[in-house]
Amino acid sequence: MPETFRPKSDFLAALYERGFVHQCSDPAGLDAKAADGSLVAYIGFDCTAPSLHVGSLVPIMMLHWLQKTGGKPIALMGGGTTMVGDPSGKDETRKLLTVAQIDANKAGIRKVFSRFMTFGEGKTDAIMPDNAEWLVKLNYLEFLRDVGRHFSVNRMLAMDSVKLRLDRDQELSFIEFNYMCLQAYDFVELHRRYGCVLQMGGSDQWGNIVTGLDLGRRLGTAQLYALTSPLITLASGAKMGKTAAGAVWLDADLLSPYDYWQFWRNTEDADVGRFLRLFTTLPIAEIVRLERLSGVEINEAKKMLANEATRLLHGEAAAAEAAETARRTFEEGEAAETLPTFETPAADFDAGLGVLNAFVRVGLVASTGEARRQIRGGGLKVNDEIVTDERATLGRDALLANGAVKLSLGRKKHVLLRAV
RNA sequence: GGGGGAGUGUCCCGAGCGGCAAAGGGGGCGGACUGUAAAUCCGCUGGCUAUGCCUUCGUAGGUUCGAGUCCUACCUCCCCCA
Repeated sequence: MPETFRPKSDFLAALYERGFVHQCSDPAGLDAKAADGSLVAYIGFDCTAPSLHVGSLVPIMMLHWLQKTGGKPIALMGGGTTMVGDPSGKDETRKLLTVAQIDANKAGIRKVFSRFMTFGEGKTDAIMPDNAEWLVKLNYLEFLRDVGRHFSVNRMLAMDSVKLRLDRDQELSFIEFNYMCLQAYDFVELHRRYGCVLQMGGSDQWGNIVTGLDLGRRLGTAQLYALTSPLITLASGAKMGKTAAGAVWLDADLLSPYDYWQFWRNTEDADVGRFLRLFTTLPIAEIVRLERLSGVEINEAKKMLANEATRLLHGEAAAAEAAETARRTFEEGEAAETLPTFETPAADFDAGLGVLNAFVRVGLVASTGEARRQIRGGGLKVNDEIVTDERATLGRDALLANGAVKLSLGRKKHVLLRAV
């Protein structure tokens, strides 16, 4: 938190002390606005994927804190803007999605929000409009005359998102060039409809958001504010949330609560404190205590992080189960019943199931070829025994007391294959 | 419209005299060391019913015993001139 600025409002105080603030157009002005307890703010979410992933958690948490400190969050679905595609931070043109894809994605994304905030009709209840509501029916000529005339192409060309493409001689289509105009218009529209005065987003959204402030001023809205969060990277420099296994999805169908818990449990030491602030709601004093742990002890902090983050997203029961599964798997070394489980007909075991295919079937490896390679590298285990023979088969005698075999890839990935 | 250049292992970047399942790097995965961490070191990084077979170098043809490599057409992207 900057020495020169001590927020008086609970909202900004929370955001600053937890590390959510990268840039803010007018901290003092916004603070005053937030302090009187009527702050309405929005964040837009594109519908480009079937679910949100951890990267979106930062903005979601900002809305969470907004509501918790007496404000009204608006989670804007980008059903309309996704039809256009945001060029910000992208060095290539986005593929245009069909309306059907967008709708399907939107449905998947919606689910997550209710876990982080309360929706309803009340003063501080969150709402979730879709900008398709007003963007789809915009009349091109009217839009140009009423809104378009306020945009300076000179200034748009100077924006980072545009300049980057131009400097690199990379194509920037007209449709993408329009994106920021639509987003700016969203902001004004949300101000008119809901009295929204603050737009938040990732740091790559700064230009788009400020364009909205500017448009608001020209169209005579009240003072609008912009606030962006830093891009969250790992201490080791990598982008967060992108593993080879794919994105860390927030949808339980795409990434199980157990795997989600594991994702947080494996946080790098140097990131623990920062992540506890950003991704849990633990009191700062508690976080300070946890992040001071060193050596082996910091694992306690990581478990806390995993528990809290999983609890927020998937609920108390799922978090407790994931924690227990992890404890039994890693600390007791047993095959917990609650490990991710796959089923196969018992007859397969009677006939003798090839190890190679067994590992492919549960998705631990992508092909029998990869299975062979992993065996050569000593990476596969059946019931905790390293597999040495590619041609080994699993018979009924491989089944443990619980009627399943435990298959492992490396030390961390374990699943059960159950005979049914 | 004219001239020049480029598209390589479906993660990315990038070498590639006509014998190539194709150098190297990043990333990723696995192993060792640890604490389910980081750093470091080592191995692997097309598919299969596997001592062999099949499919890969923008697309489609052609030359050749043999084509990522040569020829033709087409597609896409970039640069220069108009």
